[in-house]
Amino acid sequence: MTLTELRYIVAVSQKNHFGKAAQSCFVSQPTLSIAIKKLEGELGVRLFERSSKNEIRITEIGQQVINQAYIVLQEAQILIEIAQQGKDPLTGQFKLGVIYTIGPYLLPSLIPMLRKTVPNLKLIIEENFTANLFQSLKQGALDAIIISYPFDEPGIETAALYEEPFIVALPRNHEWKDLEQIPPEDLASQDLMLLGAGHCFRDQVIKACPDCMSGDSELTRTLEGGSLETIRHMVAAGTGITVLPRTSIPPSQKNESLIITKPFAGPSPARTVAIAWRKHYPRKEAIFTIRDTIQNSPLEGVDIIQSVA
Amino acid sequence: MTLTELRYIVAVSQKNHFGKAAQSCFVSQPTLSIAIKKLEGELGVRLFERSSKNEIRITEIGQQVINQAYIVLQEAQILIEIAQQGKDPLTGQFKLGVIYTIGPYLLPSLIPMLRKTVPNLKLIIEENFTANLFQSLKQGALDAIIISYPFDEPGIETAALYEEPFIVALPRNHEWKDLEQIPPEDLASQDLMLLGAGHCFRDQVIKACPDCMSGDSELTRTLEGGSLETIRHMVAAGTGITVLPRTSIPPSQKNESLIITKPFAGPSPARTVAIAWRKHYPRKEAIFTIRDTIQNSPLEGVDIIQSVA
DNA sequence: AAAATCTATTGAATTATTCAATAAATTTAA
DNA sequence: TTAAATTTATTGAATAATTCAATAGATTTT
Repeated sequence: MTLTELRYIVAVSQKNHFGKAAQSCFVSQPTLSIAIKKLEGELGVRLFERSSKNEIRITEIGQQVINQAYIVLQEAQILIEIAQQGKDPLTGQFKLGVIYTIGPYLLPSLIPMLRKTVPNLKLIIEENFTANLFQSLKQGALDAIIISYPFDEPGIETAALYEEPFIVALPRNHEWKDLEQIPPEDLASQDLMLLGAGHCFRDQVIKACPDCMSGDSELTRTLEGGSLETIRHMVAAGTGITVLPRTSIPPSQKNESLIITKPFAGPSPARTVAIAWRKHYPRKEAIFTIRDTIQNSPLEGVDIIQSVA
Repeated sequence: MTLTELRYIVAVSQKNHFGKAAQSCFVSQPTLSIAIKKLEGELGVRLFERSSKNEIRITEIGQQVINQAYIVLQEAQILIEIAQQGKDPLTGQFKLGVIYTIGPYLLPSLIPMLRKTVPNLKLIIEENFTANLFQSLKQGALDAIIISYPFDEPGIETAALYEEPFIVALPRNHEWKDLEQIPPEDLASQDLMLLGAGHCFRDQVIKACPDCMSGDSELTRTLEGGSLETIRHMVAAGTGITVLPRTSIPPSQKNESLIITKPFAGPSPARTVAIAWRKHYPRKEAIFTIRDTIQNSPLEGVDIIQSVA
């Protein structure tokens, strides 16, 4: 039994004539006759009572079969329509993972822009650690993730989005308040507050200034479960200093009353933010759209890394 | 799109593995791969995200398509089951037409016998004149009709069932009450009551005894819309005599108090009762079953005409 | 680096499908 | 009653689709 055969019997039931039915199916009359004969043989029932010259007659069981054939063809049509609707890679759910230290600063500008340019893309956001996002991406629970380099996993492709420098954040009355730049190695002498393990940003800061955590102070351990925002508030309260990614510093806060931000001296420590996806992910266009949207968003103080493709 | 292709994508979604899915469909892996590739091309969407080594992943739209594929296949299965159920020609509706002068005498024994031997055959009976039954048969509104010869129409086949003699019915105090047999030509001298035009039995009686209606009495015209039963009651009331088909005379009534029945003298006038159907009617087995059942039913005083087949 | 595991591709063989031509059956018209 | 007309079935050749074994290509695991 094939869908074509079902189309043939429906046509015959509509035209009451093999020849006309064949015409309406754009095949020759023998083609249709043979196909129906084959189907009748397969089903083991006679669907039509043929009588030369006169019109054909649908048997009782034939009518039942044809009614069901309508249903089958209708459901097949619905399948095609479902596929039709899903044809556009910029339509449907898109599950985007973002690490904790990027999400709060990137998403507020990204989401409205995407809603505008690709309104049919239903974004679902998950914020988490790189490791967890990667697992979800690998398993297919996420379509793409925004993380920070280094990130190199088999079966996963990435595209760099931008490089953002690290910035030192001080209380306004800090001893360094009048310096232009801070040499990374000087951080070791201060009460430096960092995020807990799991945040890649923590590791990147430590890598930029290896001695800074020599003390592994009580203070830092206390912040294990915290966020950059918590740390920022503690800096404002004068508890210590910290290092922040550039995008976490809002324009208005650059020289805000309670916190002063200073660039690093020399070649600034920085992180490269990237988007990652499974190599064989079929809706690459959606990913590239997100990439392009991010690279066209008004991120201050970062270097957009134009993709080579 | 073919049902086979839909079976393939359902198999892949179940096995999460092209090779195993191919096995479960009893085809080679390339066959399945190519078929799915073709379907994906036709639908314009990628249904599966392949990644060598690792298991395959169903895309969002792929899952929707596969869900619909399940429905299509399920409806196709129902179609097969419908056909399966209708395979038996002795199952389902069977619309049987019978002429007025046979129905009341044949059906009371026929219907219970058929209910017993072919319980799945849902008999639907229509009583009418030969001409109307023939029209319905030709148009397909009836599956078979039981009529009386002569009956020869293009595209219609018949099988003789039995021959029944005609019998004279008299009031018990009639002048002929002590005769053994009645010569047909003697009827002309009596008040003979017959059915109205349209009943073939009327024509057959007139043919057997051409002079009997020479008077075309008021009495007979009055019976235009009547039935054999009405006439029988009038005979009992002494209004006149009539001719009845043998099967219309119940055993108990043969020498009933109010009516006396007498055979015709010489070669008795008789009618041949037959069953007729469209030449290409596909459920001949049902017709032959009805034919055989009638021929095995306890009809008194008739000659069963065994079919040659 | 080699082995193992998948899916994709290739090319040849098989199988289905298709159509033009025509047969067969039946009805209508002459 | 024969001839023409109409309709479905059959035939045979051409085309198209499907199938599989072999193998390539890609990736992961050992």
